[in-house]
Order: sequence, then structure tokens, then C-alpha cells
Amino acid sequence: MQDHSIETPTTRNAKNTFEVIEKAAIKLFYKRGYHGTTVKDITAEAGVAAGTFYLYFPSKIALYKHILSNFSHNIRKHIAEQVRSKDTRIEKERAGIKAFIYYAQKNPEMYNIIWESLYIDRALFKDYYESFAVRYVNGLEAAKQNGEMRPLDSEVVSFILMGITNFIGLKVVFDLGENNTDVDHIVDVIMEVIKHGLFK
Amino acid sequence: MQDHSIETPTTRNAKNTFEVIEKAAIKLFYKRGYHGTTVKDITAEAGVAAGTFYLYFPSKIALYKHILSNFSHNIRKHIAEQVRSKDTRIEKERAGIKAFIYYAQKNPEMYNIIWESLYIDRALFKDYYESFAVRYVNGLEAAKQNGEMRPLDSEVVSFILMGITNFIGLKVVFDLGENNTDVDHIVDVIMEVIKHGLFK
DNA sequence: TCATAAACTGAATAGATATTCACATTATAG
DNA sequence: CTATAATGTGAATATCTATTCAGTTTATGA
Repeated sequence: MQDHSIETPTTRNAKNTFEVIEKAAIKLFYKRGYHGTTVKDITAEAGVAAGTFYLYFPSKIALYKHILSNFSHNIRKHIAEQVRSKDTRIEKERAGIKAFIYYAQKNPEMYNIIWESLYIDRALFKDYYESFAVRYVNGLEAAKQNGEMRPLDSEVVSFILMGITNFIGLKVVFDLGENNTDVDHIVDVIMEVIKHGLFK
Repeated sequence: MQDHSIETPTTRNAKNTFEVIEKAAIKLFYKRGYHGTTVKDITAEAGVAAGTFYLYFPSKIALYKHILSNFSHNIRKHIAEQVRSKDTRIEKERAGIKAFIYYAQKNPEMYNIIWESLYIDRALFKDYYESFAVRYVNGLEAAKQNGEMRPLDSEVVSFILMGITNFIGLKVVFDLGENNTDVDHIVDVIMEVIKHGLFK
């Protein structure tokens, strides 16, 4: 039987070790994926013995879930903060999209780790995107009510918007090496499409 | 040293075994993912001995690449067939989006298997989406030339459109159990957004 | 029919790798 | 200062799994 709880460290030393292991895991999960990373790899990267891992995490999967949960929480919080101050739906949309893309560019690990949940525990993945969609739907319904948005099916629209930001985020992460990716320009193009459509 | 070639079977019997193994693998890769599926699982599902696997495929990864390559080829071909007969960009777009979503609904394995390539061999994934994007960009550039499309950055637009169809496809696959998903209605919503945007 | 090639078998191999545990070191409270 | 708890160690364990191979069965062409 697995204990899935994570021991909260108390002393300064322990807290440090906890974080060192976590950072090492994030780095390796990003580079080589969950299955491509062994517990030995993680502890070696962290500079601790293999056994130390199990003082902090009951299992490899528990560590993964912990990291996933943190990323998932952080990205939502970050977007919410950027959106809150905006008044119109269109401004909220721009702020949210921009926040997501910048965050993905600054935290490319997040991206990989969240998507990989589909192949580690499908329920985690489904939860993540469906709860994301629910929040979106609420905002869109409000915009429909007050006449800002056209009367379109909000659930479909929420997946359209998530699809746009996620794939653009993917592109930005892929292009990380090369550039000079102009995120503001990308956001402008997205907003043009959302505002006026694609065609003449 | 691994031989990555796949033996093309000659006799009718062998052809059958080849396909039985392939089908078993597709089913299991979809259900449990690549790493969650063992060669033993595949051969058991196929009803053959473990050793038989290696008469047809030099390794588990070679089988995966073979399946991925087939799916990738089939989805493109299917979309191209549906798009070919259309004249305007807007009609091509509707036909392509519709074809993709219906195909995803009918072949939910495709979906999982293509995306999982990101965690099996990142180069495969990148190739798949970037070559998809290149084709898209060509079509969009032509539409810009003849004035059908507004003068937007085609590369960004191609990722926007791929993002929309992929996430909607994801939703449709997730909702498989429940229903009665009305794909035509979903396509209508997408086309509305693409034609006129989201806002009043 | 029979010799040979093609298919097939499944136990054995070889290498991983998540997790445990008996012991060692370090920090801390009284 | 010292007893005790908190941290840390790394070799050993137990299990899993891709791949091989020596031998068997089945199909085919002459």
C-alpha cells in the first residue's frame, strides 16, 4: 500500500533538500520525460543518496503529482492576477492569452509536465483541462450576458481559446533556442483573429 | 546495434500475424500508453508467442514508429481528400476542420499515439507538427495573395488553426462515452469564430 | 511426397530500476 | 555537554521487461 502524502520538512536543512530534489526532478522530467528519468537520476542530479529521496517523497509518482499540482496552481494564479484588473472581456482575453504565453516561455518545463500527465494518469489530465474550461465558460457566459460576446456555444469557444493558447505556447517553447520570438506580435495576431476573424 | 527496418511479410499467414500484432499494439498503446504496455501484453493480446513479435518488428520502438508514421500519413491523406474539391479558402478550411474532427472521433487512438511521441521521441513530434504547419502556411499564403484572407502572419495563423482543431478533437475524444456529440454543430461554432470573430 | 524455407514457440537471459533497510552522521533541546 | 531526534547513506532486494535463441510446427514448390 502506498502512502501518497508528502512529508512537510521542518528544519532549514530539510527544506533545502526537499527543494533541491524537486528542482532536479523538474529539470529531468522536462529533459527526458517521466519514464526516461530514474529515481537514481534525480538523486544524482540533486547530489543526495538514493535513500534520501524516500525521506521526502513516498514514491516517484507522488513527486510527479506534487510537481504537476504546483504548476497547475501557479499558472492559474498567474493568469488570474493578470486578468483581474481588466474590465472588458476583450481586454481580459488579451491579458490572459499574453500571460499564458509568457509564462510558458519562462517555464517551458510546465508545458511538458502538464501534457505528459495524459500518459501517466489520464484522470489528472482530464481534470486539469476540464476545470480550466469550466472557469473559462463562466467568464464567457458573463460576456454573452452583457452583450460583449456574440451568442456562441461557450463550451466550444473555451476549447477553441485553450487550443489557440496551448498550441502557440508549444510553438514558443519549441522555438526557445533560436530567438527573438516576438510574443507581443503573436498576441496581436491572435487578437486580430479573435476580434475580426480570418477572412475579408 | 538495432535494425530499424520492418520485415515485409510475404505469405498470407504472415501478413495476418503482422496486422494482428499491429492492431493489438494500437489498442494497448491507446489504453495504457507506450510505457504502460509491454511486449508480452501485445503478444498476449494478439494471441501469439513473445518471440513472434521479433519476426516482424526489430524492437518495441520500431513498432511504435511504424504505427505513428501510418497514422500521420492517413490523417493527412484523409484531410487532403476532403479539402481538394473545395474552391475557396473558407470552404477548404471548413472541410479540413470537419475532416480532422470526424477522423479523431472515429480513430481516437490516433490522437493519443501522435501526442505521446512528444514523450517518446521529441524529434518525431516536432517533425509531425512542423510539417503540418508548413502545408498550412502554403495554403494560407495563397489565400492572402488572392485576397481571400486578411494579411495576417501565416505561421502564427497555422498554429492557431491547428490548436483549435486539436483541442476540439481532444474534447470530442474525451466525450466519446457520453453521447451524441454533435460534430457539425461544433464545426459551425468554429467557422463562426474564424469568419467573424468572437465579439460584437 | 518430401525437402526446404517460412513461421512460430516460450523458456532463458541480461539489464534495469523503484524501493527498503541497517547503519552513520548531524543538529538540537535541555 | 550529551541524549535524542532528525537527516542522510548506499548497498541489497525484488520485480519487471525487452530481447534472444534453440528447437518445433506449418506451408510450399518441385
